[in-house]
Amino acid sequence: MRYWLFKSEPSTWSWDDQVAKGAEGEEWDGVRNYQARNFMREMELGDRGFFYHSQSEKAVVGTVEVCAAAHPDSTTDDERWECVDIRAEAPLETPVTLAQIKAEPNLSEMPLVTRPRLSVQPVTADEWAIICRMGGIMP
DNA sequence: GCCAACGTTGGC
DNA sequence: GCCAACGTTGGC
Repeated sequence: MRYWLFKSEPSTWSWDDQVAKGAEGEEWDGVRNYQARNFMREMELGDRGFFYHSQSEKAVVGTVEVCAAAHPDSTTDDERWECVDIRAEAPLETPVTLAQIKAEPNLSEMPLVTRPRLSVQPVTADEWAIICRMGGIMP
């Protein structure tokens, strides 16, 4: 089981939108970046991830679970693009902001900090535990 | 709203 | 296969 981070602009697709999809989940479509796509191809059912709001909020706001392995992205006929489905798991008690993450030395290696434009990225087990603790939830 | 960074595209 | 142009992302 691995951990990931999914980034979204809340004005386009927010945590609330994700929660509204319930247990069925929703495909994480629209990714047009090879590295992000490759990470999605590596994902397995039951993998977990953080849901991150970019733009004005810039914070991890909840956790999600991968509920469908990589499949063609329904928003394009271009067969290069694939995506997984994810469903909302739980909100963080308190969102963990990008500023907090940057201020924590043990999180300084995260792509969120070093590669800000990568929209789907891996998270280590240590990073997962640290951010869960900062967010007030059990890992 | 601006701008820097970076990924992708397309011409050669 | 290289590189310039362009578009997009995301932090500030």
